[in-house]
Amino acid sequence: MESPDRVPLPREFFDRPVLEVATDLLGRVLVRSTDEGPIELRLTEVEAYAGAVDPGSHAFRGRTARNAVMFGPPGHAYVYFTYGMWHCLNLVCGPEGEASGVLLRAGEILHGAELTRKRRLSARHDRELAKGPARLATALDVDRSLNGADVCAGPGAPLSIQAGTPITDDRLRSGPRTGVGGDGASHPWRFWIDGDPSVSPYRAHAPRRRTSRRT
DNA sequence: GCCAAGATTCCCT
DNA sequence: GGGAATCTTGGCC
Repeated sequence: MESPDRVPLPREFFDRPVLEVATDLLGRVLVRSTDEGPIELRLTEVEAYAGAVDPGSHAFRGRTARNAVMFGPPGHAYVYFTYGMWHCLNLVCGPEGEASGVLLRAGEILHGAELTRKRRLSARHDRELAKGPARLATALDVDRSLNGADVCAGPGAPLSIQAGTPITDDRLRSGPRTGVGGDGASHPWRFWIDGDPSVSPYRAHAPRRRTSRRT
């Protein structure tokens, strides 16, 4: 007998407007099945990216080889590589073709923490294991081999998502997205669980200054 | 073809 | 608080 919070979320969950999916994802449980065992993560912080109309989205400038998964059906993982060394994990949602997605920014490891500590040696506390999008991907051993993975395929899949316990409205907080500048900064499309210790600190968008160039 | 910037993290000061 | 590490992409020459 399965407990209700272990029930996989159906694809219809993701086939909704991105802001609705993003807020509803908080408190849900992402399951990563590895050779060494399952890792379970309770989502505590996410960001919404609204497809081709969103200047902050990878899909803003149209379909490319990298972002092609975002233009596909909802309920799939979009994994990208950034800053030359990190991976970030998104879940595609909204109507197919709209190219909307939710960036998974942070979470609390519910199960399998011993498996994640080996990859997150710099984490001084368990609450830091998945505190930040690249840390989350590292902790769950997510790389581009999982790009396009179906998270609605069932518990045996490399990535799946379960119902967990959705949060109540009084615990929902929102603010500007981290690291997004320009017009995209005005939307409060970062969502997190109030007071949760695994939520990453907010940092405003700051363009990197040029390096190794003399005047 | 080349350059700058990026949905970041870590380490040093 | 600030800079480095490192690679992919898109813009521009």
